[in-house]
Amino acid sequence: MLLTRLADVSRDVAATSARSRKIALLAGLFRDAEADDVPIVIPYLAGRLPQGRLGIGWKVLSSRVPPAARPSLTVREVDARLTGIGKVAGTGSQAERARLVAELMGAATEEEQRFLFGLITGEVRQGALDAIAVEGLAGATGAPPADVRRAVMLAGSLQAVAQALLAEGPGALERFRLTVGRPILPMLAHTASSVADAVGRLGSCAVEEKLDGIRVQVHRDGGDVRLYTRTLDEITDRLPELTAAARELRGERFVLDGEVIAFDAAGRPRSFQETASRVGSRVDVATAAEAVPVAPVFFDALSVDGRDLLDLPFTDRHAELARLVPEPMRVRRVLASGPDDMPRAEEFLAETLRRGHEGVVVKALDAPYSAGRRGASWLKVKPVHTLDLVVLAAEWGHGRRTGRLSNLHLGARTADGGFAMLGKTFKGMTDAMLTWQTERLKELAVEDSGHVVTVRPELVVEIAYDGLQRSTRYPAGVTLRFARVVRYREDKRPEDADTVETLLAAHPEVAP
DNA sequence: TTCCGACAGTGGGGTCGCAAT
DNA sequence: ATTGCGACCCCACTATCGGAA
Repeated sequence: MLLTRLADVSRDVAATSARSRKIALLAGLFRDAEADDVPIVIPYLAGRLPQGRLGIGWKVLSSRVPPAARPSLTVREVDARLTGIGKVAGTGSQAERARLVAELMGAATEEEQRFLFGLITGEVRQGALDAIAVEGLAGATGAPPADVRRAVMLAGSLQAVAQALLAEGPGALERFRLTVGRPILPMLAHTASSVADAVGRLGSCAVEEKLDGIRVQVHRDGGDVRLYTRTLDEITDRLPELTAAARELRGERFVLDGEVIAFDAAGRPRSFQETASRVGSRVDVATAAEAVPVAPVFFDALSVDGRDLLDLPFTDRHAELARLVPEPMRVRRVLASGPDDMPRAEEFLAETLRRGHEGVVVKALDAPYSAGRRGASWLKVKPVHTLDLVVLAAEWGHGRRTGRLSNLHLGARTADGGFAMLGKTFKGMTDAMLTWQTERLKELAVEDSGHVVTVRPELVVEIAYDGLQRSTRYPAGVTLRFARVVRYREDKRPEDADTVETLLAAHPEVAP
């Protein structure tokens, strides 16, 4: 396939907001693609390079090269050239790298140059990622969209399914079944505002503790155990304790879903940062494991003894889980069916928080496992804190926020009458708020670096956040986790804002 | 006709580990 | 030795489209 075709489609997809039109455009593209183009076309459409980092900076890219008059590049040739450039980057020959980039750009038409520039700088945004591509693929091959979607979830990869579909047609979908040893995309949860809200929406449900660790999918086939993260990266070698734990379980062949987390000597969960650091360590695993041992806590069974459990109701899957996994290695839970059980569910949340955990996940008992989807049958509930903070600065936004001040720098009052920055947020703003805050902050501006606009600290904003965490970046030694704007408080003056002192007092376990 | 589920976009902080300085 | 940066971890929220109700 020619690059010009891909560049044109990408431009047209970006230009329309109608999903149906995006799907039709992608279907047309896939009809013209060969199976061998797929490993390149799929990442390119998502704005990703299969090679990952290339070592090409803005400096190299922004030197203008006269475009070719006629398109000649194929996607496979582009991919091969970029692979070559990546190799040169590894040897550190900057001049050679620049020469190869110029050569590639010189072979590209103006439209193709634009596409390649966006691809390499990571700025391809066309409003179509995997979900739209799945629909397009279904349209191109005549396969039912639901079947393609399911195959992608079970394969854990759009690319593999696309390649098989284009090479063999819809019959190829048969091959994509849940297989022990091959990870599938995990089911995700929506957010509910309270336990009452969640139970009210779901009816008969389980209320389970939500642990603040790393999601893990455990596959065991006899003595062979493999561990995968939420994005299906294999982390088997990093967590020998989990491999050992999986071998201790009663079943010989299974796929379980759970969380890996580090506990302290008293059995309380360690901070997310400590668990993440441990799970992220790859070099000296033995030392890391000794310093911060981790344990698995399971909450679902996807396959047991060769039986695919995905379509069974949660009640049945949990029964299988309970058969295989002893209590301490299972998430704690209570059942609830309606208003009468609400006090028990509320008390369970309170107790879970006292035990140091994040919150609860409320799960419908009759729901199947919706791999790869943010199903409405899992609802997480976490306590939300709020603060009144002062806007210290704001950053110019990107994409659809270009020309508006978007990312706010947030400060709390300090004892000496100044402000300490606690973090940033771009979340929670409506378009109307973005417009309003851009005007208001421009009035308060004292300096514009082109990226950050510093303002007089006068505007008070109410911020919601999930908790405090340690920070080496910010002066108070802490930062807000998942900060988002609730509303502006024009009725408050900066001297009414919260102080670092009261914030630390509210989270004594994190205070430095 | 209205409602609501699913998506994409817009980025946040921390951590590890590699490459460049 | 430091610093910069990508790739993953965790993640909230709004706007929009289009099918469901």
